[in-house]
Amino acid sequence: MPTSSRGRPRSEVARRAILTAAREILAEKGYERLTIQEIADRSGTGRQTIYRWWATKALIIADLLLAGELDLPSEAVPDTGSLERDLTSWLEAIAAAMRDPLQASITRALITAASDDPEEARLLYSMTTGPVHQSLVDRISKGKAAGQLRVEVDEIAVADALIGTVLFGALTPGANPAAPGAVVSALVGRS
Amino acid sequence: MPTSSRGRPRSEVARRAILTAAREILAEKGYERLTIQEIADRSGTGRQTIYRWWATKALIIADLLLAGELDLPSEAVPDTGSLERDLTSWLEAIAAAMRDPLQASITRALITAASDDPEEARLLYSMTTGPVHQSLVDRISKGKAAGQLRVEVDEIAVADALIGTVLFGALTPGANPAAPGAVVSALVGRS
Amino acid sequence: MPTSSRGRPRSEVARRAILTAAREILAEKGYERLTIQEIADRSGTGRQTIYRWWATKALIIADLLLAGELDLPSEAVPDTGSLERDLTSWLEAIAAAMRDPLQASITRALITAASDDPEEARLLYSMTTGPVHQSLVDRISKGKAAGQLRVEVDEIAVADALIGTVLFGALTPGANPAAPGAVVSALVGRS
Amino acid sequence: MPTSSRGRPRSEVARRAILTAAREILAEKGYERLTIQEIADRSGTGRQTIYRWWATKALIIADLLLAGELDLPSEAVPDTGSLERDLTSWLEAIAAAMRDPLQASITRALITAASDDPEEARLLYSMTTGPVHQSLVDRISKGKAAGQLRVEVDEIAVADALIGTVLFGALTPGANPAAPGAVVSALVGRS
DNA sequence: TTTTAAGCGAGACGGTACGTCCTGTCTTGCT
DNA sequence: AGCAAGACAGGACGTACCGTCTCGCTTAAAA
Repeated sequence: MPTSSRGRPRSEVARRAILTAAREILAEKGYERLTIQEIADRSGTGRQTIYRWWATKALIIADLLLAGELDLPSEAVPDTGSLERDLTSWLEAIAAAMRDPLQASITRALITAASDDPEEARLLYSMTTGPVHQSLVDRISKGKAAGQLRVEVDEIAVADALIGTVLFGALTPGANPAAPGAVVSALVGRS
Repeated sequence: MPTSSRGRPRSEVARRAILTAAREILAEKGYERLTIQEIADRSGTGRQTIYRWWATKALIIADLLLAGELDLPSEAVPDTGSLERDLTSWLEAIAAAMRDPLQASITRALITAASDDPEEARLLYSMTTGPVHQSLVDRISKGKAAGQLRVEVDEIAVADALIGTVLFGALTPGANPAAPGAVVSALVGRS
Repeated sequence: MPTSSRGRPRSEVARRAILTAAREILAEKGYERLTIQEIADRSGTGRQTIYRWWATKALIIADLLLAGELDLPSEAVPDTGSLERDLTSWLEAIAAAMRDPLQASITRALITAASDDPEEARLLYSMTTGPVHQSLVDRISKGKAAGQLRVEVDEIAVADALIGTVLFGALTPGANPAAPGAVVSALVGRS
Repeated sequence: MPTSSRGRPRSEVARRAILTAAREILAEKGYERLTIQEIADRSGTGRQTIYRWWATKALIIADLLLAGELDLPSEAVPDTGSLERDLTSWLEAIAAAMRDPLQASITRALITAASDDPEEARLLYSMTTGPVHQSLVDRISKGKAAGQLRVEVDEIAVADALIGTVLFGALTPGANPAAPGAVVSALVGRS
């Protein structure tokens, strides 16, 4: 517990400068080439100030997400009535976002951080992919209840496959991925 | 072409020692904590010997794959006649392999390497995921020709979703993924 | 000018440890075998700490001289009235000092540093031999004024020859050098 | 002893190429920056060929001297009848030679080699300075016998001082040394 | 008001890994 | 047996960051 509030309060200016610098470097160079040193240099803060508030690079990223400084491709899942159309819209929105090099870079950086350490993976999942996954499950369940999905189909399986498709696309630059519509159609198409 | 054969020939012993050491460290610590220094130390070789043959860490991994020193979860896609049963078998085999911590660690290491640099991603994709993807597409196409898949479904989309599901599982440790059967059923189930 | 006093102050302990280690290695192994690596190892400091304060090995030696950690054979020139007796005393003192292997080793190390690079030669000359040379010139001039030297004899020439004799002795181990008295007698003897 | 003469004879071409390359590098960069690697590269020979015939860098230098590839400032001591005039001529010739940067560089390189290791010092002394010293002693003795030197003056002391003066000059670039005539006059002047 | 305590920038500390260069040795095929 | 070529283990180089530490200087609540 932060018992006392004596002493100089934390500088909001420094905090913002650090997060902004981290975001820039992350986008420019990726997670591995993101160094505390450079964050401090760019943000005009001391290295110790960073270590005081964040134990690891991953926690800075986490804060970046919380602060909304990182526009993640985590578009809300629409609900217009048609499950197939809604999921297609969502996947298309994600795909469009990923065409922005900055978005793609940040996404890859997050994958790097997650793949490098299961602990960070859990943290980042709970802040990024987790909620999106839940939204998808909810939307699919609703569609299933409305009879827009074959009854035996598992909504979690569909959500996993959708997000997995996004990950696959992010990790295979230059490859020729299937169209969003085709993926959704395969997953929830009626026949 | 191997132009000259003059000079001392490359030491197969050193080559194997380096690859073996790299494999061990990769499994133990992951891609980021894999250092050339430690590979040299563990393998009893000189650092220069590593740099002479591999320009980057990723290329060592690539050789590891080529040498079969890395048992990747890239099981062959079976062909027993039933598309749904075959894909389920394949996905179950992968899932089983990933339950081995060493397998999972190596897989995450490859994802780290790929996510860190698009160039390495391309290289590793062509050596690992690419061929698997192609096998899947082939098997699905065959099943489609045999009328075991709804006609409008894109085989590439299905392959993307299947591999994506594996990636998603690898990146979300502790999460509760959908069963292989459920995923395949969602993708290629008849109704 | 010491601009800022911000930041952690330079560690005097580290500075001394580095200079001491350098002095030991210099005496043991000579200038060429003196490595930054070993200085760091012996002194228990980081290599970077050395590079932070000294750009080259020669500058460490220079500091060693300034700090008096190096007892150079640069005895003060006595002044008892008799020029010939004083110069002989001085040369004998130097010769005696050079009989100490450590002294001889350090002297040879300085010669190595100087002969290896004119820039370092200038630096080291200004800190070591230069002042001694000046003292000699002064003493000789005084003796000349007192009529203890043939009038046409150049005091600089005598000083050059005296120091040169010392250098020659240092560079010819095992040789049978002339006695100090004989050298001085040749240089400033009257008849 | 080179007992057998079976097998391929030593390549004179390689030997010359190595010595020439060594001489060039020595003059350009000095003794410390002279590497076996570069000698081999420049001479178009293999590194092993160098190691086969010379155990150390210093021995290459020694061969260089023997081969006359190194024009040392070791002019013959003239004998025209006047000791003072002859020694002055000799010292002037040396000084003139040292004004050639290449000469000076090679001389400094030899001093580096000698000061770095007493063993090399002995070797090089016996090949370079030793004979010169002997010539000086002989010439001075002859002059002394002819009554051109104060009787009590030691010829070895004079030779030491003369050569020492040369060394001193070589090690103090930029300094303003005494004129050759002044040095000789101080040493052997009559009054 | 003074303390007093914490945050801040700066920057030095002991370390580790980097990628390069050179060492001295070794092992080829050719001469 | 010598040669050029070139790989080998080893080790120092100088650089970049790491995570920690210690300065002088704010800054604001508590005394």
